[in-house]
Amino acid sequence: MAREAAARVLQREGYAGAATNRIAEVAGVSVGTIYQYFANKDQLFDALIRRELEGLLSVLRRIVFDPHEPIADSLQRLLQILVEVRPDAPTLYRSLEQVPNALFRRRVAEARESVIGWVREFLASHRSEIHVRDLDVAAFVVVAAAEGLAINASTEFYRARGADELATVFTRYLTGMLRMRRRGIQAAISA
Amino acid sequence: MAREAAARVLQREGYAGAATNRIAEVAGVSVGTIYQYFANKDQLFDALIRRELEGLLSVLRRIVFDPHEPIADSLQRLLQILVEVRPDAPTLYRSLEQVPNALFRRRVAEARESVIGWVREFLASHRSEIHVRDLDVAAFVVVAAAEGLAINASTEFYRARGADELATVFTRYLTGMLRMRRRGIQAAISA
Amino acid sequence: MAREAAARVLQREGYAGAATNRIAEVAGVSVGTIYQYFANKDQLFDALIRRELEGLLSVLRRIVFDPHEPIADSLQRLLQILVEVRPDAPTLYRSLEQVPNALFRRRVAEARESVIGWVREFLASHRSEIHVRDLDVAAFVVVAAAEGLAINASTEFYRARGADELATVFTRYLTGMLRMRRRGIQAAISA
Amino acid sequence: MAREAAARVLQREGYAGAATNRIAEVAGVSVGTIYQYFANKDQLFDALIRRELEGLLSVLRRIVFDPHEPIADSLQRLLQILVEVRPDAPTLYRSLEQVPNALFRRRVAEARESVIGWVREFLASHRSEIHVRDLDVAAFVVVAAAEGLAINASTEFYRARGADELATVFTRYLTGMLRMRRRGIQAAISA
DNA sequence: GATGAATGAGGATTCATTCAT
DNA sequence: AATGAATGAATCCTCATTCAT
Repeated sequence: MAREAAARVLQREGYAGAATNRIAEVAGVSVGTIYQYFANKDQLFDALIRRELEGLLSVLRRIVFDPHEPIADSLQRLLQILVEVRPDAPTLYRSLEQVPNALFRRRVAEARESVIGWVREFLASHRSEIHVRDLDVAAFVVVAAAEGLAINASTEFYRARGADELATVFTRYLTGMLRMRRRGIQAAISA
Repeated sequence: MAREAAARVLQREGYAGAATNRIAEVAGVSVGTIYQYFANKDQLFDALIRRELEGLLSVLRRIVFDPHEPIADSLQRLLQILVEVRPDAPTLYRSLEQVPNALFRRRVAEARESVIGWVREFLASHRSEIHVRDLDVAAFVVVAAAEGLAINASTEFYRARGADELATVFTRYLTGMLRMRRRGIQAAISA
Repeated sequence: MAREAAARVLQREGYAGAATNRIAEVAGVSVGTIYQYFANKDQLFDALIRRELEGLLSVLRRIVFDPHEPIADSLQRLLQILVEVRPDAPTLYRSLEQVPNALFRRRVAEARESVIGWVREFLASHRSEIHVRDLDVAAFVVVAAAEGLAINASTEFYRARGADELATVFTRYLTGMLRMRRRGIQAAISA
Repeated sequence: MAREAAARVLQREGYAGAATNRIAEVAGVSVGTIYQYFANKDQLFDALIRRELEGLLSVLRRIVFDPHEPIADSLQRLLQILVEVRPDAPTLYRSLEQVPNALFRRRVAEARESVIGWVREFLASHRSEIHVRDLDVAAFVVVAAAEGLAINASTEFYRARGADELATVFTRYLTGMLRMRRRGIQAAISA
């Protein structure tokens, strides 16, 4: 399909190389066919972006909204998802940034707002365990930091470690608990 | 100068609107003049990127390397710099991402590596106060999260609060100090 | 086709006037179409040159290699071909010289070498009738002189006479036969 | 001087590389200075062409018009001049052909006409020794052939031999004498 | 529905020429 | 006289889009 071909070309050759003819070639169809499904190039890329964000959001939605999970685990999973469940997301995201279509930035901003909203709700549902002054700021900071990690995770070789560490960072921050240390303390106690 | 005009056009109209003739117009010169100073469009944008990163790095360098400052203050300042000293950096950065020149990504990656290196050195110089297993991972996570914040700060109205909060987050993470530490530990022990 | 249009424009308006848009216009197509068949302007002109030389060489090849024809007739035909079979060749050739592409000069040089080679073979196959010291030099001189004639023939109104005369010149030179031989020799002897 | 610089650049880098700025650079002056002496680029190249042709013509004029010299020697000298006296003439001539200025072709045509005229006069002044039907055709053929040789002489390694041989060719043709053979006959006689 | 040749507006780049210093 | 930075028209080439088959 044209969307997949567009994504593939975009990642491999950048937006500069993503000419409609090249995309058609990779998709194994002719340019004309692409125009039978998409009004124009911008629409094609918007479809690609929407699908990508939708996939990501649906995964994130499920995790963040599970109220039965301990907060530390939820955070850990959230971060891991962002860097591991969609291993090509960072690359694709970076490639998508080259798309000169203003729609792209709006779509990503909207998606980010959604995630921030969910994280805020998630934090609110754990209100008693959480010790931060402002939930809005906290949610924003968590998502912004996670995005920073997600963007850089692909090029950094210890990306799994990054997710793990950031989870610890935010667990401590939010709960005031030191998971790492706690374990150490439990070990000392159980010893 | 052309660099400034390029930055201006880029932010206002995106890379798609940043035709050399348009840049020349905004710069108040003719296209020919631009080509007297820059070999081609890519070089012009590379110059813009280098200048921008250089400015940022020179500021960051000074902060991070001051060993007499308490770690919490250094972190606070680092984050504040990233979101405040160059208020248009996020916008510009987002616009620059549209530049199809692969050089841009290399430049930013290099700059990021530099910053990670400095942060690592900074952490090392505070080794006794810091309780993390891996300085490399810690430095990477700090920089990645900061970048996430920097990128999103411009569109968020409480960006000062974000920097402040992220500083707190990392101070706690790095020094293992908690406002609520005792309670948290006691809770863990009593559990 | 673009090649013909290019040739036409080149002859009428010189290389300076042979802009791709002008060629497209004369060809009755759009610039884009030309670029669907030729990678760039140089390739278009190279194609034109190759076709032209190929046509010329194929004609020359057939003549020069007929061993059953008397040497005088072969020469006559060779020269006549060069100035008559392709009446616009001189003009086109002169126009082509303006093509700044270095390839043109190489192509013509190669073609010339081919012709020199064939003439040399032709002379060798008539070795017994020919009285010259060095076949290589002879072949070179014949071809160089013929080229000089071909280049100038178009602007000179008695070009047929030129070919005729040059054929006589070389027949005498090569075979050592002279209309006035006896007188000449007698004169020489009597001198 | 700009003229020399233009000639140098033209030969080394072709007309495509002969930008006014490049010529100025090679001449060791600024573009402005060139425009103080030449109205425009065409005029500069026309001056170059005129000077070059003038130099060649003045040499040719002297040779061709010496009535005391034997015809064979005059011819030999004429040809030798064309390929040897100005060893860079062929290269320069080839380079000049790229000049898109229509004036160039007119100048060369005029020069050629002059030479043909002188050769005709020269032949006429040797009328009694010469056995050709039409002096005009003969003069044209001689000059055209000589030009062909001159053009190719530079790239051919046996260019001296070419001039020598062409002189023989035309001496035989014009006088009906076989210089080479004559010698052979004399040798036979004297033996 | 699919094709892909043709289109032509748009954009990067060059270079002859000018003119204030 | 000389300079050389600035000019901008002209040119090559690309690529999103169309439409006849």
